[in-house]
Amino acid sequence: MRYSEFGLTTLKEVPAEAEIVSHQLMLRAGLIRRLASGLFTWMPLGLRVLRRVEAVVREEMDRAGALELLMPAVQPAELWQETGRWEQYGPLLLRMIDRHQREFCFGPTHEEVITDIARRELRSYKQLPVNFYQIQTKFRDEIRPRFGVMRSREFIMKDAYSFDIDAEGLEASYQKMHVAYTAIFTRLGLKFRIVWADSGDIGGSKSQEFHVLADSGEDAIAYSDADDYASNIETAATQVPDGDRPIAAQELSKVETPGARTIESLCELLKISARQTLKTLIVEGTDGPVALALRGDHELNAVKAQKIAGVASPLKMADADTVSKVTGCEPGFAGPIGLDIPVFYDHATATMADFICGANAVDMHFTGTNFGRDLDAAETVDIRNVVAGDPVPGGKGTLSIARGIEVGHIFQLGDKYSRAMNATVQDSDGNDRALSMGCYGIGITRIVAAAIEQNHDDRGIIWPAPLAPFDVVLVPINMHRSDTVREAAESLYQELQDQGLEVLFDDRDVRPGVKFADAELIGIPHRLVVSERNLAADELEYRHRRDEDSRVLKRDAILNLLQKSSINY
RNA sequence: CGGGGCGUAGCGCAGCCUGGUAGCGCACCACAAUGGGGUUGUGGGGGUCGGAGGUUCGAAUCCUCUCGCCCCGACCA
Repeated sequence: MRYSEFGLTTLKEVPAEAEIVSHQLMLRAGLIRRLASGLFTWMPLGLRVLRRVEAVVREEMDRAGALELLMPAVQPAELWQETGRWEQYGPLLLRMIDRHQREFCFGPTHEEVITDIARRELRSYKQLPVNFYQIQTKFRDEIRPRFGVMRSREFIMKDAYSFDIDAEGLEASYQKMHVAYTAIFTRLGLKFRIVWADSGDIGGSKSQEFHVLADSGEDAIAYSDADDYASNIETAATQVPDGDRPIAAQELSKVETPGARTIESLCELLKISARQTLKTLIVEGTDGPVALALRGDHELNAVKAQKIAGVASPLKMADADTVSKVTGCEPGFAGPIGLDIPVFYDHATATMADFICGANAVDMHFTGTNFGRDLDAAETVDIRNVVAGDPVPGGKGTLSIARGIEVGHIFQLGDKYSRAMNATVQDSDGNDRALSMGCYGIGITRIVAAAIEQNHDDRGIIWPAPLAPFDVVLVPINMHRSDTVREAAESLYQELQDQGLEVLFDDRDVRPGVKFADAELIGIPHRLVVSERNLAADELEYRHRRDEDSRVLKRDAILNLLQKSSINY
């Protein structure tokens, strides 16, 4: 591709809308342009990268025996009503009405459609196992699209759905995808981690996420420093702490704490550590409001809390009126003593003694609170986020916390959808059995952003070889004044292409500095500089995007170096 | 949706408080010089100041409404 014919415009300045580095670089390098909130056009350069991601995903899915198909992006409401998700999915689902007043949605995922296919096509266990996949545009009307294509509303996803006769079959299909996903992210040159996860709205039991590690990641991952345990913080379990509860040493006493509505201000006022406090959160329950009590320095984990019997799911904080009604005071001073609603205590409270908590009275807290004496010592539950240093659940060592970008997710759905939609096949005994399903997603568009988060420097993007929009950038110096350079560059351009390489030939009549800067911004792995001074000795200058300095090599040596088969780094 | 902020040339911004002929840098076009790290000079094109209504002799500026976007919280590939 000749640069002069490629229509690429790069930006020197950072657009104000871009906050994280991948978004900034994607805009600056001309990969994407924004149309509206959460909607992006993939420009020619960006599309090349996208196609390369898709190619790797396709190859590995095909290798794993999955069958590609393409389902409609628009789906009829009836299908979603069968599984109850038409109501459940809420405003995330973009709904529309056709000219006949029929309701449709723009698919955010395709369990219903594929299950409909399965129920029509699959009759016998002999047709199993089967795994269908597609690479397709999805739409989720996200509450807050942000970070460019990282969390956009429209995005491209590879989604796959496996069908088996029973749980063992599902487990095998699931493991195949586990292997395929590992191969995909490895090939893409990404540093990733596989973590245990919550299956969320999609439903099902076993579920793992593939996270690209990056500080800008939206998810927190807890991992062991001693074994291979890793989990999304949403599901990482905490344990009842070892040891007995210390004996009460202080008397219960009510103290004035004017304006101390937060743990932070309370600690500042009383000159204490948050570990010595107990916070009481009033949330909606299945049968009236309930309270959740945590150590002051701990964070509530909504995913865990909403699974507790009696707590409303999804978790919702009680409004101020409800808080006033149950505590008899304004929000900010709630405490378990004298509270007339169910209270769920976090495990970590099991070893707390002589702690400070709200007194259910404005500007008042209790100090020296103790279980057994001031409060009933209750059973504890797991409702907090793990923190660095917590013991590894069921494993060795302690947990560390890292941030990750979720690029893949595999689930064992079981028969949730097949039952709801009556998708059955006959087993070898002639009995109808609900299909055992798995579903497997990869965020194609998000991978591009994640790769940049992990591979860039202050000059721009550094593409891992399999993702690069071009393999080589050819930079002639003063080509428009030197026939020698022009001829050499043109013939090199042809030869490199003949070797099967994707070459970006920077034939613009601009100063070398401009070409270098653009080449580095758009992150092409291999750079060849053609100049009069090196040509005289039949030499060229070569530099990999990751190299500190360039090397001057004989022309033949470079052509040899850039064999299609050997440039995968 | 709640809270905060911003809409002025393709991009980044100033001007608004205190109303009086719409500016700067980058990018773009032309010419010249330069010619291995975003070079320099001269000239030029490009704006219904997000939109509507109001106040005023006069509105980018003040008022009301509205639309869009960004950031902080609850969602997910």
